[in-house]
Amino acid sequence: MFVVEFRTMSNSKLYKGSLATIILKLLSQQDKMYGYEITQKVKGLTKGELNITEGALYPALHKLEAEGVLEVEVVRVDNRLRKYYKLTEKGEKETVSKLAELEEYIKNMQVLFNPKFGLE
Amino acid sequence: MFVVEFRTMSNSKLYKGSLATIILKLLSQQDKMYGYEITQKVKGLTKGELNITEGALYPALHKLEAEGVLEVEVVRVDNRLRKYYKLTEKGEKETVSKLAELEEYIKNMQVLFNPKFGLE
DNA sequence: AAATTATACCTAAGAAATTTATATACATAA
DNA sequence: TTATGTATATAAATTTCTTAGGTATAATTT
Repeated sequence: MFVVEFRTMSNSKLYKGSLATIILKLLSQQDKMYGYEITQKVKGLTKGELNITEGALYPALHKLEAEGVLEVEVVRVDNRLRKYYKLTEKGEKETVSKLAELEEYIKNMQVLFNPKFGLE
Repeated sequence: MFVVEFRTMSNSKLYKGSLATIILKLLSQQDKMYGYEITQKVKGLTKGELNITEGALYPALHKLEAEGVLEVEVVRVDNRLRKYYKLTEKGEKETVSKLAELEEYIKNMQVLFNPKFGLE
């Protein structure tokens, strides 16, 4: 009998620091999403390799909301609450800058790992 | 007059969790390196964009050593101490697995950010 | 000659992000 | 009716890093 439980966001530490970037990018593609939907979307796209935990997700969403990057709309569906998040105007700018940072990060990791790129 | 000081590892949070991977990869290319050399190498390759702080580096090196991933050789050069670090056998295996994790990370970020890759 | 910068190591307090664990509540399937 | 799925939340602990010191010698600048 196997009990395979993924409680962590991922076995790799590399995802540390990229949660906000992931949330913003998904919301730039999807107009509005609720927390649970985000976890399922990420799990699906990464074939189960990246599981965002609630303990990480909800505080992150609250923080982005407090910063004015996201705004919330509470909806009652099937007698249960859903909090839909969407980008504010500030959030759209933030997304652009987060994407640029991700590109910089990947570029820098490439020159570190494949030093030929660094010499021109 | 401009005082441009980069004290942080980077302005982006994405580097969180990737320090060990960077150290291991550099040591897999270079046989042995000392701490200060690592900071300068990284600064040079990334054209100053990534500055590893000592407060992050030294604890990380000590941890990797304690885990048996790195081994140390203390050398006196110009009446100053240098601690050369190199990969152990375990460290070489760790490096391979860290590299695989980095590839997975980048792959997963690509499918999250460019959803077309995720649909086959 | 003195002051600054570079080389070279170190640690400790605090911040930030995440893990781990727990809690609530309704819906659906076994 | 028990477990799983949907949906939210928080609190304690851990990890990683930032910030801010500290020590010491060598080399360079003023």
